[in-house]
Amino acid sequence: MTSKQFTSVWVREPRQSKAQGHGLTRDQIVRAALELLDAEGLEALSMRKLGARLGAGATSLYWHVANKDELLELAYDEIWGEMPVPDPDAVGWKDTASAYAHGMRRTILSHPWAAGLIGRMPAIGPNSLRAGDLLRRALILAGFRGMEQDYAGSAITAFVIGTTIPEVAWRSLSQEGAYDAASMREVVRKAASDYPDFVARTDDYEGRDERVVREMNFDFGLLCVLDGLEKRLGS
Amino acid sequence: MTSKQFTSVWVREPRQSKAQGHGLTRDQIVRAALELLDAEGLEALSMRKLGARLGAGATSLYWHVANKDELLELAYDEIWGEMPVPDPDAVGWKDTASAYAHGMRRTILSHPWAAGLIGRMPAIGPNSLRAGDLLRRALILAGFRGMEQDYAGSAITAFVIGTTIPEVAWRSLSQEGAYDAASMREVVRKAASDYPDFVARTDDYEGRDERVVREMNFDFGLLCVLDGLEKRLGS
DNA sequence: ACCTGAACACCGTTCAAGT
DNA sequence: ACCTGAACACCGTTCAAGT
Repeated sequence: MTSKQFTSVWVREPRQSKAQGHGLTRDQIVRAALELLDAEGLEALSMRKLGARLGAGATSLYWHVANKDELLELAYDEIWGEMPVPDPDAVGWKDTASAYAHGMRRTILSHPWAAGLIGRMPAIGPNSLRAGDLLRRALILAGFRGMEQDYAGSAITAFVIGTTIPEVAWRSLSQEGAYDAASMREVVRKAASDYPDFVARTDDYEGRDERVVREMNFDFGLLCVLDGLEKRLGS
Repeated sequence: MTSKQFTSVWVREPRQSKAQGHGLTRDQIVRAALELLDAEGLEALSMRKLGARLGAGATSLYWHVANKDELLELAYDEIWGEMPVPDPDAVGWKDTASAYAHGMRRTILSHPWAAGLIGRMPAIGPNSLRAGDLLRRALILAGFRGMEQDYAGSAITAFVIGTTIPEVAWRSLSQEGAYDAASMREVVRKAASDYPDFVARTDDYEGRDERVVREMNFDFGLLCVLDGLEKRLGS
């Protein structure tokens, strides 16, 4: 049991910044990292590349952030600043939860690299906490208390990330010219030739607008989760 | 649009094996990879380490598998052979879906490295397809048709992976001595000091058996999803 | 206070060469 | 048919040294 001390950027004091005009800033580094992540994805982010982008050596970054993971923690929290902020008391718990779910999906789709970070690091940055607090208030308004409050929030969040992670993965493969969509379908068809029902279901997507289908898929599932939650309130 | 041809192990003929006593086999490589993955996790698997484990050079593996991703595809499909196989006609659609969900969670918890692969590669190996077919049959039995059949399956699967991915992540951090559980709680408490409700909820976990809580969390959410699906059948 | 370059211990993959 | 070693183009991180 040689358990290491757990740590996070959010509990360490950042290095004193003298805010001089020249030189690097932690903010600057995080912004550049976000640009690189949005443009090229999670795997493309390396300390060397990031340093080069900032006109500095890779190792210069280590004075401002402890390591790559902490840098990712900072970048990861940043995107949750884009979440919507409805007023639960005004729109009700269901619409608030729905706005939360849709906002979460939209945020991940806008920053696909974030999908690879979910769960890998605790979401305890200021923006993540604010978003989580909104959901919590909605569920309290609904009437959930104690453990059930957590379970309800977990169900909603789980549905969103469980839907969105594969969605992002599929997009990154099939879209943006990485792979030919037709050849992907062909591969699936060939591999699943023993399951004609599955292939038939796959063929049914041909010609449909994928974005619309994904949207309907999301709405359908979210409705199920929220209806199921509502039913539990009654009992 | 320089779209590459998409491919997968499951549509390539494996190399001829003469089944001589000596030398490497693809099966052997996959088995050794599974051992390494189960023992040390996804990040610990390198072609060099795997080669060494088999008493061969890292580059010898490349005659049997095209690359590391294809090797992971093979290993990933292997674990879905552990899924339960209830008879939908005997136990009904809801129990089948429930067994599917619990089996999926159990499989991922048994092979935590699999969590990092979900969505990263299409699940079109024989075991994955068989498992998917079971869920499909259950949903047809329930009465779902066409697109709704896909949406329903997606909702269930999304809930499972969305619940289990963070669960695995938390385990890998807090368990097995990697990090001290108390210090993790302390970090969360400190980072979230602006949200007393959140901290209070966290404190509520102290002293409880984590496995039991996780189980209840899962059952609660699954019930919601299934109830929500049932409701949609009525309309 | 901040940045640098060299160095360490790794990666996946290609490929000509061996048996 | 199968395996090898050298080589290429990368990684994250440490650390003594500079200014």
